[in-house]
Amino acid sequence: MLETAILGLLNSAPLHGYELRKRLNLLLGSFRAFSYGTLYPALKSLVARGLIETTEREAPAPAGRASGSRQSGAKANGKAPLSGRRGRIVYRLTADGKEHLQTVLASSGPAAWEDENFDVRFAFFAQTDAETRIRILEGRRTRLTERLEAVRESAARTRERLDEYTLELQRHGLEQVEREVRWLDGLITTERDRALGRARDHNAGASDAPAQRNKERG
Amino acid sequence: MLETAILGLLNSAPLHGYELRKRLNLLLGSFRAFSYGTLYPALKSLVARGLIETTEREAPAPAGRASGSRQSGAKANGKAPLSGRRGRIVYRLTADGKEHLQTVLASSGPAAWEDENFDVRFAFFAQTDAETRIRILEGRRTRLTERLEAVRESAARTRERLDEYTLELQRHGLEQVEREVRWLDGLITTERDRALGRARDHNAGASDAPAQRNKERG
DNA sequence: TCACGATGTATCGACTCGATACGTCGTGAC
DNA sequence: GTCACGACGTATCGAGTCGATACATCGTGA
Repeated sequence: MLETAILGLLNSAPLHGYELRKRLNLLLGSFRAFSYGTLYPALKSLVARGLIETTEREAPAPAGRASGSRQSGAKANGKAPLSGRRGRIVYRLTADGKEHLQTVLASSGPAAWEDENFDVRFAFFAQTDAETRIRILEGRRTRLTERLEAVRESAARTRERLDEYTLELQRHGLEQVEREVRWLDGLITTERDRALGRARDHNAGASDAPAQRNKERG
Repeated sequence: MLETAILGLLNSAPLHGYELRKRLNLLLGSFRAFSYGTLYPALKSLVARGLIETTEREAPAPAGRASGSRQSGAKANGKAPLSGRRGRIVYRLTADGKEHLQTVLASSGPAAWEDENFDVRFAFFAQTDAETRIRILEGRRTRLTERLEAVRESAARTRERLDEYTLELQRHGLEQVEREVRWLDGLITTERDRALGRARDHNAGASDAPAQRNKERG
C-alpha cells in the first residue's frame, strides 16, 4: 500500500511529490511503479488525516520577478536534484504520522504478507524489528505454499485438457513461485542466524552491527 | 486484456460466466485472477458491441415448480459442471467476434508484449501462427532487457544510499527478470527449431505434428 | 530565439479487485 | 425431516491504480 511507503520514505527526510515518486519507484524497483494519479490523491488524503503536513519551503523566486539567475547554489554541485527550483510542496511527517507508521511497521497480520503489501513492507524492514520481520517472512512463505498447493491440485484435475503453451505458462508460473519460496527460506535463515548472533552478543557484550549478510560469499 | 481472453476461450466452446471465470483463472494460473467485477462488465460490453451473444439454453426448470428432482441427467456423470442447473447465461462468439479475435491474435505490436497483455497472448499461442509467436516473444524479450538496463543504471547511481533490505529486494527483482529473459530465450529457440522442422517437413513431406518440445528431455 | 527535455503539480477515464448481495441446489449432520 | 452449509450462478459497488494528459517553469543547445 502506497500510504505506508510514503510514510516510510518521509520518515527519513521531508520530500516533495516528484522526488517522492522517483524514490518510490527506485525503492520498489522492478516490482511496481506508482503513478502521479495514485501519488497525489494519497498525499492529499494523508494531509487531510493529519499524518503528514506541507512545509512551503523553497519559496517561488521571491521578489526578483522574472530575472534569470537563481539565488541559491542550485546547480553548484550538479548532483542534488533538490536544488532551488520553484514553489515545490514539501511534505513532512507529523507526530501522528510517526506514530501511525510505527504501528503499521510493528504489525504482522495477513495484510502484511499479501501480494500487494509484502514488497512495501519488505522495503522498510530496516525500520522493522527482528521478530516482526521473521513473522512476515514466514507468513508470506505459508501464503505462497498454499497457493502453490491450490494451483498444483487444480492443474492435476485438468491437465490433459490444456494445450502445450498453457501448460508451459503454468509450469513457468509455478517455478517462479517456487523460487520465491526458496528466496524466503534463505531470508528466514539469515534472520534466524542474526537473532542468534544478537543473543550471543548480548551475553558476550560485543558489537551490535547487524549489517553483514551470512550468505554474501557463497 | 480480459476481452481477448474471453474471446479466446469462447472460440473453443460456448460458456457461461461462472465457468468462464474458472477456466480463465486456470488458464492464467498463478499470474492473475480476474474477478466477477471485471468479468461481467466485460461480457456486457462485448455483447453490446456484437462480438458475443447470449444463448439462453438450459431453461430454468420449466413448469415443474419447486419439485426437487432435476429432470436432466444432472449428476449422472459427476464430472461435468455443465449439468442442467438453472437459467444460466451461455455466451457464444458471433461472426464479428471470431473475426475480431483472429485480428487480435494475428497482431504483434507493442501492445502484445507489455506486462498486462503478454500472458494472455501467450496462453493462446496455440491459436497464433508461428511468425507472430516469434515476433511477440522477441518483443517481450527486448522489453524486459530494456527495463533491466534502466533499473541497473538507476541503481548504480544510487547504490550506496540504500539499506541492505532494499538492495536485496532490487537484487531479487533483477534476478526474476533475468530468469524471465532466459525463459524467453528457450522458447524462442524452440520456436525457431520448429520453424526449421516445418520447412524440412515441407520439403520431405513428413508429419505436421508440432507438439513435441525439443528440451523436454534435458 | 526557440524547441526540447527535465522538473513539478494535478486530474481524468478506464480497468481491476475484493467484498458483498441475492438466489438455487445438493449433501450431510442431527 | 429439516436445516445449515457449501457449491453454483449472476450481478454491483467502492476503492485503488495506471497511463495519458494538461499546464507551468527552467536550463540547454541548435
